[in-house]
Amino acid sequence: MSLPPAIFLMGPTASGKTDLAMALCDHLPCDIISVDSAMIYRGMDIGTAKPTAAELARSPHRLIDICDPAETYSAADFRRDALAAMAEVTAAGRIPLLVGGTMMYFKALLHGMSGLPSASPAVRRALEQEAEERGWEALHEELRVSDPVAAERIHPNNRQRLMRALEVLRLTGKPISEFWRADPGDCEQTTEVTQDGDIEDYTYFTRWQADETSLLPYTVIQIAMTPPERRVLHERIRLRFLKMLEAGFVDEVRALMIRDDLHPDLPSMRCVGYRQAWSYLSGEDDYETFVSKGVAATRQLAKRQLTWLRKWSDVDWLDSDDKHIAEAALKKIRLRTTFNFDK
RNA sequence: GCCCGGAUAGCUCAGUUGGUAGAGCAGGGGAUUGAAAAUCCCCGUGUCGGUGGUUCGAUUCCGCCUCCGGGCA
Repeated sequence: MSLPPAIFLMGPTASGKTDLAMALCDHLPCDIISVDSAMIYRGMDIGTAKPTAAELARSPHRLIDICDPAETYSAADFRRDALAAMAEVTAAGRIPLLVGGTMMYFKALLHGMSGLPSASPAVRRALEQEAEERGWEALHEELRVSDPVAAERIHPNNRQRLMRALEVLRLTGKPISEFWRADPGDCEQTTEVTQDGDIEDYTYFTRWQADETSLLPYTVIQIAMTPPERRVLHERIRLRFLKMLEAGFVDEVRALMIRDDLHPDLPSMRCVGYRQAWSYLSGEDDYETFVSKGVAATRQLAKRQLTWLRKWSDVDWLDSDDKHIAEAALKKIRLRTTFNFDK
């Protein structure tokens, strides 16, 4: 009994994922599920390069416009929502096509997430307060005492991850590193990933912890796309940012700023482009600075996405510049599955 | 034409009381378990504008030249 198919289409920003996904839908019985931490927000259309209304009418995307910009959303929320969407698509006899560039979401979906508690604003506030009084170094030291493994892996300057580790510690009384070890996704990659002396123990532990519900019950075909040359990607990024400006990106952000419940520290307003536009509109940067910072931030995002992708296993690569990329993608997909695509 | 500033990393600049130089940004590499388009870590050899001179030694001092600012004619 084989698992139903699912297709992942991954790539850095501005690599052409949306166009390819829509082309694939013309040839395969696919329904698109967006894997994008910015497109989830309503009212953030131009700056996230969200498909247009016309494109969405032709090829509906799930998990787009599911949050208000004042809300927060997490990788765990995504995994839950994506699994539900995939089940719906599969039940209708179609193939889920997961398209996006939020690699943490892809990872959460593929490998599952440990049973960690979700974020607690109260605990985070308390930790911020303590950091204020005792300093961040003291908090890292506290982590070192109760969870040396996590303290080793989380740099003292990385306040966000440090805070999360302490949050889990306070909420559950357990070190966060224990949850990392229980990641069933590491089970099969143990020999590749670990370099220390605990390989045997580590393998045993993860197998023992492996939970049916954490595994992804699909036969996944993974495709990544990017222009082979970085400078080509950089040029695509620059041109697209200029197009966003022409399309009224600044007005889009201005409309969000008018709301009194949004502020620059929200995940939505920290998105690439929005953060820089906010600085420009509040007078901190001139227009030229805003544009160059916005383009640079997009390039940096693409670089981080490629860092994830470079070490990704079981992925087929496509060249964004290939004129026949859709054919190339179809060929790879057919090679990878026995699913009968004929209707 | 004359006078005064500049000219140093892709960009903006610091610096060397003469012993061939370093920050920020950009860029590159990496990490990544409920904020992830987030957050964080690591990476700096470049005719110190050109050319003569002084000197053991010049990017640094002096002369001339080129270019860019500003001022005076």
